[in-house]
Amino acid sequence: MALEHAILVSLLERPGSGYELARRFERSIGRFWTATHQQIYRVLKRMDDDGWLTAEEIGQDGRPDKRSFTVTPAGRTVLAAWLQAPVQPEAVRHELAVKIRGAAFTDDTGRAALLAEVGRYRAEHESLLATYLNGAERDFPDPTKLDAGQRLQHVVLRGGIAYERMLLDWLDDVLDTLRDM
Amino acid sequence: MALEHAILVSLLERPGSGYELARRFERSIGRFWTATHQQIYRVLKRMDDDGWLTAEEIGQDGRPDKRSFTVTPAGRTVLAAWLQAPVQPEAVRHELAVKIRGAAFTDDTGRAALLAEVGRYRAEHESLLATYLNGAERDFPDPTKLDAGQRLQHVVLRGGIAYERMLLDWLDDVLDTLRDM
DNA sequence: GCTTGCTATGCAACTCGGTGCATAGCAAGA
DNA sequence: TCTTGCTATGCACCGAGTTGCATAGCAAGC
Repeated sequence: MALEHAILVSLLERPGSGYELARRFERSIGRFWTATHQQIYRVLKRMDDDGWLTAEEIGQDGRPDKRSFTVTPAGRTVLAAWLQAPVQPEAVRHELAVKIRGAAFTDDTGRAALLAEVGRYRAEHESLLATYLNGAERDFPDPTKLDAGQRLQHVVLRGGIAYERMLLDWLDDVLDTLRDM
Repeated sequence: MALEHAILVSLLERPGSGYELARRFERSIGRFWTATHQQIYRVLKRMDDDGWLTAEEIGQDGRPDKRSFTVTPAGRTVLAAWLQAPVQPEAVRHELAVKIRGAAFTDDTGRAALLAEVGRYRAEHESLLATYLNGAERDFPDPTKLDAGQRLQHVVLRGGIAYERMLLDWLDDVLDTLRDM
C-alpha cells in the first residue's frame, strides 16, 4: 500500500507521464520499489481522482501525446503524513535462502545445478553493482557538492551499493559451502 | 508462488503440523519467508490434495489433536524440480528508501520524525542481529562439526547476520545524513 | 508496402497474501 | 466459576500485484 507514495516521491523529484514513471521504475526507483506500467496507470488514475495530482496534456510531434502529472498540495500533505508513519515490517521473500536449505534434500546433480544457478545469480548482482557504481560516478561525481535532495538520493544509492557488496561476499561463501559438500 | 517450497523444505527438515509450521515461520524460516497460519493451512490442504504430503492424526492428552505432515516422494520430486529452476527476480519493496528520498519534500518537523523512526527501525534490527548471533551460538556452537544440512542452515544464517550488520552500518550513515540537513 | 520497434495508454481476469473472524479443547489462576 | 491464554484448525473477504491482451501514432529499415 505504498506505490502511491513511491509515485509521489518520484513526481516531486520530477513531474512526468505514466510512461516515464514506468521507465523510472525500471531504473532508479525500481531498485527499491518495483511496479509495472499497468499498475502505475491504475494508481495514477486513482491518485488523480483523489486530487493528489494534476494532469497536463502535452502534445508531442513525432510521438503520441502524453499526460504529465504534477503533485498537488493535497498530494504533498498525504506524503508528509506517510513519512511520519512507522515503517511497515517488510515481507521477506528470500527464495535463494530456501533453495540453499533445500539443497540438503537433493542429490549431487541437483546440487550441481543449484551451484550453477547461484553462480548465475552472482554474475547478475555483480553487474548490478557495476551499474550502481557507474550511476554514482555519473550522477554524483563530487559528493561534497550536493543539495539536500541529492544527498538523500546519494545515501540511498550507498545503501544499494553496500547491499550488493554484502550479497556478493555472501554468495562466495555459499559457493564455497556448496562446493565442499 | 513458493510458499509450497518453503513448507516442503521445513517439513523435510522435520515433519510437523500446521501449527508447528506457523511457529517455525515466526522463527527460523520466517527470517527469509514469511507466512501467516491461515495461509499455511490453506497451502497445506492443497499440497495434501496434490499428494505432496501425507497427514497423520496425532492424539495428544492435555491438548487438542493435531495433524502431522510428512513429505511424500512426489513432494520431493516437486522440490527437486524447483531447486533446479532459476531464482525468480525478487520484488523489491524497500519502504524506508522511499521515505528517505521523500524526506527532501518535507519540513524540519517531518525530517525530525523520520529521524526518530529510523532510530526505532535501527534498534529493531540491532535486536534482530542479537537474536541471530544467539541462535548461531546456540545451534552451531562448533561450526567445524556440522553435517551437510547444518552447514547449509549455517551459511544461510551467516547471510542473515551479514545483512543485518550491513543494514546497521547503512542506517548509521542515513542517521548522519539526516542530522546534517 | 510491410514489418519491426518504440512511445503511450489502458482494461480484464486471475492469483496470492493479508485481515478479520470463528471454533474448540484444555490448563491455570483469580 | 469465570476469565485468560495457549494449542490447533479453518473459512471468507478484500486488496494489491501480476499476466495477458488491446489500441494507436509514428519512425526506420527491408
